[in-house]
Amino acid sequence: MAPPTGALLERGTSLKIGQSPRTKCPPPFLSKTYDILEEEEEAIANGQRIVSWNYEGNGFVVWNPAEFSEVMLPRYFKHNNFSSFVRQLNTYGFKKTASKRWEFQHDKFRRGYRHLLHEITRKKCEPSAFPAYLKASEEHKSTTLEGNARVLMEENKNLRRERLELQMQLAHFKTLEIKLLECLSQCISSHGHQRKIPRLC
Amino acid sequence: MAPPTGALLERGTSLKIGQSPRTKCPPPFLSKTYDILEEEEEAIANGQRIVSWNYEGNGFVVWNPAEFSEVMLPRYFKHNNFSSFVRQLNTYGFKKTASKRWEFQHDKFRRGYRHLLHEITRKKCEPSAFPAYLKASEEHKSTTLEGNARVLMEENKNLRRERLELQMQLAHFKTLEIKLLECLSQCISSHGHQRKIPRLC
DNA sequence: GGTTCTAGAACC
DNA sequence: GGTTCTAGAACC
Repeated sequence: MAPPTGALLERGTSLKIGQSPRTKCPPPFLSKTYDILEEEEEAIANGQRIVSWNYEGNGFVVWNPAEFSEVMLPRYFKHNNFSSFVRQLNTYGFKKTASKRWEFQHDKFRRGYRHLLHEITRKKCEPSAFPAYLKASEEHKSTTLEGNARVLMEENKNLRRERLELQMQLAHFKTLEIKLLECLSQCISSHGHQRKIPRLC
Repeated sequence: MAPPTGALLERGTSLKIGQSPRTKCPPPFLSKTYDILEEEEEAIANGQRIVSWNYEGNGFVVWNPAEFSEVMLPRYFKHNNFSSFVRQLNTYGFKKTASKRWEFQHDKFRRGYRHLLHEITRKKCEPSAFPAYLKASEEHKSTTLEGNARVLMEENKNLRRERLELQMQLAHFKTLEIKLLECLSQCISSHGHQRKIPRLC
């Protein structure tokens, strides 16, 4: 992919380290990594390269991790630890794309497309409503965790059934009571009051 | 801690790389790491050290990770990747014990105590019956996962209460029915059959 | 069992 | 949000 026409100008207007971010700017890690590659462009000519954009410009390669860690990292970050750098790349969703080289790629990390950096976000805060431990449990719902819930739901269903049955029986007895009372009422009214009839309620 | 008296002899009898393991021997990773330290002892004198036992002899320090990765690792392992080496150390339960140095320790990894190596085991196969995702869910039971169960249990409790209430009402109506029937029976028997009395059931 | 890539979690 | 230490998981 060819860089846009403003690519050369863009380098001049790139955020420098320590510059206060007046506008919405990408995470420092991304800007700094981009800076490293832009500024290494010149250094490549007169020596063996430490780090550079890959051929396609859609990723980069750390050709010399040792040199990169000792020289480049402390210049841009607060450490000289290559694995910390890799950890950050993973946090932002970069993928290692070659088995024999330290080559990393991200869809939005391309030579000449600094403005795409702000579209790169940390992977951490993605499934906030559905974190990893829930994913894991989701997979095992049917086995362990939902076992209890399943028992409870079963019990629940049975209780509802019992309730319905009881309500139906109750309705039956209420109807029956009405009929009995009617019946009794007729019986009594047609023969007058009887001392032998007990109190009902 | 001073090494045992047999320490010097022990080095001579240590397992060499490629030697066939006739007896139960420690994992290759541990033997090789131990070898590296033993054999580096001599190299330390005539140059800056790359890796060595720590002062106490209860751990070791990789003084120069870059040199260590490029020179030592390929000599003993099938890679030159420092993070792979560290991953193995963690697998076997080593801890990084200094914040500014690549110093690692393990209770059973001590200068002069090669025979302790076979007591070091992989951490991997420990909680097979209770893996991490269950641990995680365990910690969050009370918040999310048991939330559903809590709702179900609450519903359950209410259903039981309703059931009891319905059963009591039902018992009341059954008693009432008996009394009404008795009453009606007396009423009828004392006056003979009446055509006006409707069917009850 | 070893190597690689990535992520979790604690701490800063 | 960055840095560090450690672990999970896939692949070899």
